[in-house]
Order: sequence, then structure tokens, then C-alpha cells
Amino acid sequence: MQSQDAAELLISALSLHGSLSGGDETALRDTSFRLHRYARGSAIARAHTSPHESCFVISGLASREIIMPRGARAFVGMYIRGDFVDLHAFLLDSLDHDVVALTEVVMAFVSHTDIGRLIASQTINRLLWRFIAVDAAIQRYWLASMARRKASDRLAHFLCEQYIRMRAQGLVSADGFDLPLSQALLGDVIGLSAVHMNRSIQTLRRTGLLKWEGNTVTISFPRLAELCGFEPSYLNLQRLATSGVDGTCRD
Amino acid sequence: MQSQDAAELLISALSLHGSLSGGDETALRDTSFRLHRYARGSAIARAHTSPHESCFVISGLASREIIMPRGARAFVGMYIRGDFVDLHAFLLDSLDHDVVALTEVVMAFVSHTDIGRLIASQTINRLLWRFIAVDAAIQRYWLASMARRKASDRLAHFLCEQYIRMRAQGLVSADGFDLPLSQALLGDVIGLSAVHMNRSIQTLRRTGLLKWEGNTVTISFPRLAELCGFEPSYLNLQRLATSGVDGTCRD
DNA sequence: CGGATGTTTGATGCGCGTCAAGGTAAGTGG
DNA sequence: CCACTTACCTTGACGCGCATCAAACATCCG
Repeated sequence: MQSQDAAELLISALSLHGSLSGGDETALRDTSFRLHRYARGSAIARAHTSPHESCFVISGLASREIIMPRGARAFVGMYIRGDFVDLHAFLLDSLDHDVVALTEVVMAFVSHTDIGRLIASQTINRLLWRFIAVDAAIQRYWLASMARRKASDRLAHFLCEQYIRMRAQGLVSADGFDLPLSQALLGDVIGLSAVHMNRSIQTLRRTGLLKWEGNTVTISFPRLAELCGFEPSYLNLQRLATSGVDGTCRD
Repeated sequence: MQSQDAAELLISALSLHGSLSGGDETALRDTSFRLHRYARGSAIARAHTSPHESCFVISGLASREIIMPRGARAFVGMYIRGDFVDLHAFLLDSLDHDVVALTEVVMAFVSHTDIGRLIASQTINRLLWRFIAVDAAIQRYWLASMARRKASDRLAHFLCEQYIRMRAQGLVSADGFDLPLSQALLGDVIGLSAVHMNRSIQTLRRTGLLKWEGNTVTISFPRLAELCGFEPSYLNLQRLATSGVDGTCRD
């Protein structure tokens, strides 16, 4: 994996949300990306720092976490291939959260000078801006889910979201996707204790909505979506022909 | 209140986050703002629509709400004077949430064509973009709060945030600010039943951290912040000399 | 083989939702 | 002016959902 591959990945991630001109693509290919590999559990960015570059995920699973005053950590986001994780550093005084590698992760870094140069193109500007807006929409749905759904529905909703987002990146095959997280950690992500996470998983397993073998999760998407009322339009992936709740792919 | 006043308000809101050039200010003053008054409870924008203009709050209190599949509504944001509420409409395919007037509200609307014109200025572009990023940071903290804090701490954290944000807009006097919401509605906002909201309020009242008379809430900010571990840097209002948890204003 | 890491199950208790009733204050019409 | 309504606050009783503590299984690995 090299800098050029990072450019191609970014181009394809941006293209999920809009059409880049030839000039835009050239500008992106002319940008240099610093690649860096992180071991599972290591910090990619730290709260209360002001990095001079921002990064997106090349491979692996990353998360955003807020460290609470008494030391507990709350997960506020989960990021896969193609996700720009901390564009915020470009805009805000300092980061309000940590970014952590949940698995082994490769990240691509772009300097803020380069971002400043890239957004001279209104198209790139809008698309990067849109990344933040989609990320915020997902956060809103997490918040609504946290406030209103009970444990098993929250899990179902999370899995549906993950499924659709991973599918958009071509990371789903036969309704199965990789989720190399322990139940305890996943419980942290959706705000459950390890024990109750386990029980919620079993609830879904018993009704055949979910299989979880090793690191691979296989879901019955339409039934899970129906169960928890998952409605994917907030992900803004319509260009991808995510045609409604049945999740069929036109290909 | 007229279109020019809206421009001045927007200029001052943007100036909380960065310095506008003379040209930027002129461009903003040359923009036309459509003002509209909404009665308490009425919809300002609807989920699943794609408005061709975006709006910010001139006066009153507005909220973002997600209507859940079974009809419950979850609050995912609360907006006061100077807050740009649905810049998202400019970026996303369609709105993922409703925007609702919690009190009588005056909103100022800018057409997306005008926004497209305004963001030709890199400064305005960055500052509008930053609005979304700060909004997202607040959402992250709501999410963390929802996931990890118990009822009374969540209330305390919400009040601290509201206090600091309202103070930044000059809406606080003598540690008191206007919060013309019923306890039941406020419960909805932070994800509590009306009954438990009432009990949480009483918990804070008993220890003298909170007074609530009519529509005016008066808090003992330092003690409340200490209680729930409120740490205001995520609001990105440092320019305002919000110097730490003690909340002193340098003026 | 032992130790580390993760899953599963049981028991117990608290936080908060829910139902229900009573209390207060403001507004409305006769 | 008083009956009546409506909106909101307050308190009690009860039960469910989930956290927590504890311990019994797996796996995997050095």
C-alpha cells in the first residue's frame, strides 16, 4: 500500500457522494499521503491536541472515543475504509476526542496545508464538508438510538448501519462482514455492559437474525431492519442504489 | 427585526469563531435574509425534504428531533440565537431530522445559491464549515452523556452546556438564563421520563445547585460543572475567554 | 501444561420507566 | 365572581431493564 493507493481510495470514497472532475482527481493524485500502521489498541490521535494533519482509514477499524472525567470511555463513532476520521482537526481549536485503532489499522494522513489547497476546488470542498455532515448524521442516529431503543434493538440498529456502510465499501459478502471485536468492546460501543451485550446477542441469535462465528457477523438484514426500524437514508448513500430497507444492490 | 439585523447577527456569530475581513462582512451584508416567525411547536423544517435554503436562529429556542419508527421522538440538538440549524440541507441529499420551534422563534433563511456565493471566501467557508463541526462535537458529548451519565449528572451537564452557550450569546445575567420549557419536554431532550426529570431536578435543587423559577434557571456553575465533570473546551468558544471550568469572563 | 482472553450463565440490586393520583396555577366562559 | 378546564408539577407504588458481582466454561497460545 502506497501513497498513490491512498489517493485512489480517497477518490473512490469521495465519488460515492458526488462526481469529481478530471482536474479534481489530478489534484488528489498529486497530493502526498503519509501512511501509517497502528497496532490494535493504539492511539491514532489524542483529545486536546491540535494535529496539523488529518487522516482517513485505509484498512482496519478505528473509533472515536471520549474519555469521561472519571476515566470511563464512551464510543462516539466507528470508522471503516474510506472514512475521514478527524477532519475536525482542520476546523476546530483542538480535538475533543481520541481516535483509536480497534484492530490493526492503516491510516493515510494529509497535511492541513494540502487540504487547504485541495478545497480550492468547490467540488472537493463540498465533498469533504459532506463527510463531516454525514458523520454528524450518523451521530444523531446513535444519539437517538441510545436515548430511545432498548439494548437488543440498539444492537440490531448498529449492525444494520455497519452492514450498509461496509457494503458501500465492498466489505460485505453473502450478508456477512468482518467485526473483529470482543463482545465486551462492542458493548462499550453501544453503551451496554459485557454481560448484557452477550444476552442481547443471544436474543438475536435465537430468532435467527444474527450469526456470529469467529470474527464474521452474518445478519438477515431485511428482518433485522424491520425489527429495529432501520431506515438507511440518513447515511446518504443513495447514489449507491441502496434501495430502501430490503438492501438489494443493483449490480 | 429586518434582514440587515440578521446579517449583523450572523457576522457576530461567525466572529465568535474567527476574524472576518471587511470584504467578508460586506458580502454578508449584501446577502438577503428571509425572516420568518414560528409559533411554539411548529415545524421549521421537515425530515426527508430537501429545502433550497438554510436557516439560523434569530431569537427563541429551536430543536432538532428525530422521529423514531414507532412515533417516539428523540431530541438531538437545541439551538439558540446565532446557531445555524440546518446547513446540512446544503450538503446532504435530504434532511434526516425535523427542526422544531420550542418557543416562539424567529429564523433567518439564506438561499443555497447565496451560500454557494458566500463560501467563495475561504474565511466564510471555513467558519460555516466550523459551525457544523462544533455542532457535531456537541452531539458527541450528548452521546457520551447519554451513554454514561446518570440522570442528574446528565441534567447538570446539559445545564452547564446551555449556560456557557447562552453566555457566549450574551443571554445570561447573574448566572440565570431563560429556559421556557416544561420539565416533561426537557426530559425528552435529555432522554428521561417526566417523572424522573422532576426527581432529578429536585436532587439538584436540594443541594442548592439549581434554582428554577418560572422560566428562569439559575445555576451555581462552578459547583455544577464540578459535579458532572463539565469541561467546556469541546464548545470551541476559547476566543470568548471562557477560561476553564470556573466560567469567569474576562471583560 | 498454565495463563490470558473471551463467552456464557446465575443471582442480586438499583435506576429509571410507567401508572396513578393529587396539588397548584393560569386561563376561559358563564 | 366562581365553576370548569387545561397545563404543569409533585409524590407514591410497582416493575422491568440493565449494571454488577461472581463463577463456570471455552479457546488460544506460549
